[in-house]
Amino acid sequence: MGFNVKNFIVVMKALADINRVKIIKLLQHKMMCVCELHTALDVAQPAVSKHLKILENAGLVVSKKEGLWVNYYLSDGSVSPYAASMLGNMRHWLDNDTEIEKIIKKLPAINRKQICNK
Amino acid sequence: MGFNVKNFIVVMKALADINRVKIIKLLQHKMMCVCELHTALDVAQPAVSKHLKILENAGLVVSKKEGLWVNYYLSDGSVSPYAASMLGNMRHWLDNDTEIEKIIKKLPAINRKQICNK
DNA sequence: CATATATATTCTTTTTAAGAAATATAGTGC
DNA sequence: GCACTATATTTCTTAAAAAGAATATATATG
Repeated sequence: MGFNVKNFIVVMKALADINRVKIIKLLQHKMMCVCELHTALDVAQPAVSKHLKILENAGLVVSKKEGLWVNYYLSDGSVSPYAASMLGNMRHWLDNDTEIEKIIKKLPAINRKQICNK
Repeated sequence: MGFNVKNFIVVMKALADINRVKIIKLLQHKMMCVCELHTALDVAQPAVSKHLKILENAGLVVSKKEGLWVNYYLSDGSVSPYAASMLGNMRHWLDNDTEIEKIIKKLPAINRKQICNK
């Protein structure tokens, strides 16, 4: 990995999808497990897993297995300078977008205990 | 256009291709016409035109028709804040990448008069 | 007006990415 | 070990993007 075009393009590709952008914006508020993201995005669970893998591979998110759950966090950017820069920019970007606003608004209602056990 | 996810994704998509990134890096050095880019990139002319249209649509480059030629320049970023930010970052990014270095090195040898008239 | 040239557009084919469904893996608790 | 749950992987299908070839447009020149 590092400072080459290949990695730059991997990061751009990772951010060129609405659901992956939404995941980044959600993770800015708190770490989340797959089933929480699945509910928030209204996207099938296997699709969420795939998107997360693409984001992780680009150095944008990291995962931590905790029991049965896998928690996802924003990366600290140490893997890729491009990922680091984009994460920095995205902190203050897109907050006023209608589609993003809508999904962030749903966030407080999403409770892992209620969602996953059923 | 403006500050929404749609435009953000258009910009990310535009930058998620090696040839389009190369075009940006080339235009950092000077304005270029399609046939110069066609030679520099070693990509078919219609393909270059198509890439340029994608970049222009994303607010990353602008074009100016001058006689038979169409000159392409980097955008000043006034159309899209995301394009503006990316253009700013890319000024100091990727210069040390092998593939980019190679193409920038070819640049002084590319002369519109010699290339196009034949 | 005819010709030549630079660029753009269209159409077709190939490649790549996304979505859905089914199945597999890996923990947990009995 | 068995049943249950959260996540991951695979496979298949569909949609989107890229590459190539051919053609069209527009401007310049004689």
